[in-house]
Amino acid sequence: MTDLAPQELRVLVAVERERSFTAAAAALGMTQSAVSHAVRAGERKLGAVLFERGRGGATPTAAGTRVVAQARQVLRLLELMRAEARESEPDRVAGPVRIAAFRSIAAQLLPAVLARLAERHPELSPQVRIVRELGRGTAGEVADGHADLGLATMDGTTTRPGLVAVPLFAEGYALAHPVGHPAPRTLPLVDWDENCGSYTRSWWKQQDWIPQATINVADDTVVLSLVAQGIGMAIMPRLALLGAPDGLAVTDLGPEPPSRLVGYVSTPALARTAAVRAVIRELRAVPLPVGLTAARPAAGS
Amino acid sequence: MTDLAPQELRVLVAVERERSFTAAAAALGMTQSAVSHAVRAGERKLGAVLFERGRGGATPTAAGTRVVAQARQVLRLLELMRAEARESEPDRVAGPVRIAAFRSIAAQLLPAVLARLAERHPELSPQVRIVRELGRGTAGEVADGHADLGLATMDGTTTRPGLVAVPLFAEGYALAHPVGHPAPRTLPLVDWDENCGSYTRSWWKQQDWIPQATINVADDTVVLSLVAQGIGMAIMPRLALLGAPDGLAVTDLGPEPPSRLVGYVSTPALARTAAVRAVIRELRAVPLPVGLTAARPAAGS
DNA sequence: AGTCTTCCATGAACGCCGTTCATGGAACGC
DNA sequence: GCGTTCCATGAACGGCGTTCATGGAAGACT
Repeated sequence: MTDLAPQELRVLVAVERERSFTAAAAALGMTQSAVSHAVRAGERKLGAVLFERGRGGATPTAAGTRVVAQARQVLRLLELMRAEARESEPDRVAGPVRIAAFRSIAAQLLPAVLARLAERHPELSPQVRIVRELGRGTAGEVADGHADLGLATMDGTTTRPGLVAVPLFAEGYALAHPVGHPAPRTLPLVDWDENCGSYTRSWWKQQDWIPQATINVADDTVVLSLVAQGIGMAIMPRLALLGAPDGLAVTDLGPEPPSRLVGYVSTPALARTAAVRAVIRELRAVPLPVGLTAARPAAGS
Repeated sequence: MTDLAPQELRVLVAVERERSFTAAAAALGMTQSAVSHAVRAGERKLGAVLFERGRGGATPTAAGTRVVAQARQVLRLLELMRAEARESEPDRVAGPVRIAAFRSIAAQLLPAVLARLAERHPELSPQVRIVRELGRGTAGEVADGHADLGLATMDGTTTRPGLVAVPLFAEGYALAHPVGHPAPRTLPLVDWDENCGSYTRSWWKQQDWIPQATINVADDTVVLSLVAQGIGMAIMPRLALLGAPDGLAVTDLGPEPPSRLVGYVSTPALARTAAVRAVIRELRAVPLPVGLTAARPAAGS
């Protein structure tokens, strides 16, 4: 293991302070030999000489000085951790019908859904929460009890136990690049963290023109701002490209572009409530924006 | 010994993330039993219950959440220590720098900052994470060890221990409403969750024309979509209104509109690294978008 | 109610690693 | 040359993290 243990950090700090293995050992209640071993182990783990040894004791190298500064910070944080563990604080929760959605579908589909809900169910109080569709995503929000219903992407292979997942739509991907650029595919890639589902990665691996990402950005609107300003190109789902900033152009990705399935996620119990059923009803009934098509019912999940 | 070893810290972080001993074990390549032992050892050492165990897995306690945040920071510092040990040029601006920002500043200011960074420090690899500026916001990301630098709103009264907070800009608010509406102030209010800082609430209470919110929305771009489609009006910070959708108009809020301070947040240790210093330098140097003005240096926080 | 599955808990065994003990090499002073 | 002080190194030992095996609790399903 390459991490230094807290005791090893203490040894380094003491040697730097005392300028002597022997004195450090005495200060720590250890033997000189143990200190020598510990320093050696630290140097091996970090791959650098931390102290110059001499007749007069030990002098920290430049690297040793920097490492010891960090070591002091770590030890202080470990101290704070003990203090934090002993404090106690309360918690909280609440909400009528809580919807978790990723940004582009919230911006492009949800307004129409909310309008219909307000018209048909004026006493319903929807709360919308935007979540990045990465890792646990909106399904995680539902699983964690933060949302009653999640609008999620689904790749048809991973079904989370205890949750209901129903695909509703399909959404394709396109290339975003600066307007008028003669060869957008030569630009650096501005990569978006949510481009990591199985539905994009397999297609991605077959494209030899896609360079290594130079900038990683977590938010799709920031990706689009960067692209519109000429920083690079990006491969994005179509909903995210609606209402894109000036300076940004969109082109197709060829005859078989990647696409992703989008649907809703809830728990069996919550999916039976009137509020959640009303939201689902409107999701099925609402006119779809450009970029979304109704998913085939035989998708089988 | 009462200090948690790095591997024990990793176990705590993984359990908090996965909400399951079994899943954390799989993620770390360990057995569930080892995870159980490690969590138990950690709890014993710290003298607190860090996770509530249940049928559905493990939920962090309040103390557990705080401890895990510190654990992430420790692990990050140990990582930096390895880098510092090998670095022959400690002031070289290279490697990852993790920036947390709220959406509108990320979209409107960060592209220019990232462009300058790419030009001056091509070996720097910025990672941007969008976080809602609500509750703990971007400062929470820094405190939790998820980010090296946060672009945050600051109200000048709450200083978080262990963090450095420096105001840089001031941002005013405006009224957003559907284009051509004869009396926008009579529309229902589409409230935005982030409109709850002390800098807006005191002004808010003096405005007798603002109705009770009928829709609460978490994401500002969704608020703007709803407003553009005639659902209601909204009171929003000016950066959020840049690049707004068609159908949306912006009017002033009178002679003394509310405004908020925006600046950077980091930890003392991270703020000294070359990468973070480079980002801060560019934040100060970059031309400001409409809606942002440089904050007065005598703001005193 | 009974059975199965999934969750975390616990004890014994084992191997790794930090520390001590013993010893040695190098440099310096007398 | 001898003594002292410095850090280095190897063997032995005990503590500790991890695995294996097993068990209890809770929930779902029949």
